[in-house]
Amino acid sequence: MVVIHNYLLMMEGKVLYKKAGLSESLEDYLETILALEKNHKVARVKDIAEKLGVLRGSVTGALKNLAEKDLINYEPYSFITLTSKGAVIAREITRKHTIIKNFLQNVLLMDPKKADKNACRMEHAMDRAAINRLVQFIEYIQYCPRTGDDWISGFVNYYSKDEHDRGDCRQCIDDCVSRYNRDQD
Amino acid sequence: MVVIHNYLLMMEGKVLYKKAGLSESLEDYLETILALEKNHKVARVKDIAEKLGVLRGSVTGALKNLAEKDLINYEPYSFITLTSKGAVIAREITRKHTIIKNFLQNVLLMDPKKADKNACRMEHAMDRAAINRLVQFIEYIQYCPRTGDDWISGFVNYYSKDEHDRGDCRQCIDDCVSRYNRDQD
DNA sequence: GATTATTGTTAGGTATACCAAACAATAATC
DNA sequence: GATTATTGTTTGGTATACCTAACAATAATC
Repeated sequence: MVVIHNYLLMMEGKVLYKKAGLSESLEDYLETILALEKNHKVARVKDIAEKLGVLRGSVTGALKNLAEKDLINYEPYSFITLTSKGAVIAREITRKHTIIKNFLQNVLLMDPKKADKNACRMEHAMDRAAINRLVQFIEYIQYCPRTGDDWISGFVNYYSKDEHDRGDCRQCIDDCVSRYNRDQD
Repeated sequence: MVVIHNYLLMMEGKVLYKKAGLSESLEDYLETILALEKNHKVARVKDIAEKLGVLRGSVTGALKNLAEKDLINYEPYSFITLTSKGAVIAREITRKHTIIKNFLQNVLLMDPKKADKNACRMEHAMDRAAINRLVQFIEYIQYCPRTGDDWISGFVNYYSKDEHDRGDCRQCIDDCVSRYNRDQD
């Protein structure tokens, strides 16, 4: 009998295949370890705890879990590094974080701190398809001569002014066209 | 001594103030109950369980929790409705879901199912500031004569073609300008 | 209205993820 | 190199959020 479970695919009590990926919590640990490796060559329990806002005891537990999954190299009282498998995941999450933060900060024009906090949570919620599409969308804004950076700047003007005072579209379009003509030379 | 906790602000062991909002799980229950109320006037344990992919027993537990927080009207074996407090939260989450799905589907042009699944998770990750800014951004695309629906359509052309065959920008800009001139009459 | 089916609840158990506080190992300082 | 930090680990406990499976209440059918 094959039972489809929320998390596992089982047959006669044996786990055949783990469906779900890592928990948000473990993803955060990997991301943090990667960041610490970059700054200090190696990650320490104390620094991980501080970055994640948990106590050192909680970190030890999480590290054992990650080591069991072969995502980090961990021996008690020793330094912590990512395995190649762990590094792949850590980089993927970091990439998501960077892309989302970039979108929130430079396209939606949110303030950097709020952008970062939202990105922290959103990075676990968006799958690869969504992230990749977001990357392409940001590229499209940059690439398309009808948009680009000055179009994004116009967004401030749009949302900060009232409905009946949103600037001169005629002027804006003319500027856009002349800029395009100039860039084609 | 005042201890700042992840979830609670405590003084001498007493909870002064609950910082965090609802868990993602409880938010999902509220959202589901609202949807069922709309379709069937009332929500039933069985339907909630089906929609959320959990067993009926799990639902009963969650309902007790929500009732304690005064977010639903719940008596054993009776029908379930949202309190006004619960309805406010449920509508807020549903609004987030709708906005995010709309963005993923109609701006990033993801397929509807994937858009919905991502929205399901993202709705818990984005705060009000981020959602509101996203709404304004979508409005801006619609409002600005340099963008609008035909600009979004151009996105398909951008991401589905290779780098050296991305259509005629000159033609596209000219069309954009004439459309603007026509609409001004 | 008794029987059967469906729906809802309860009880006991698992896994995650944290905390607090005692304890152990390593590092720093005298 | 003994003493004193600092850092890391362990233990026991809490809360969430599920599960399974037995049981109870309500609804549907004969």
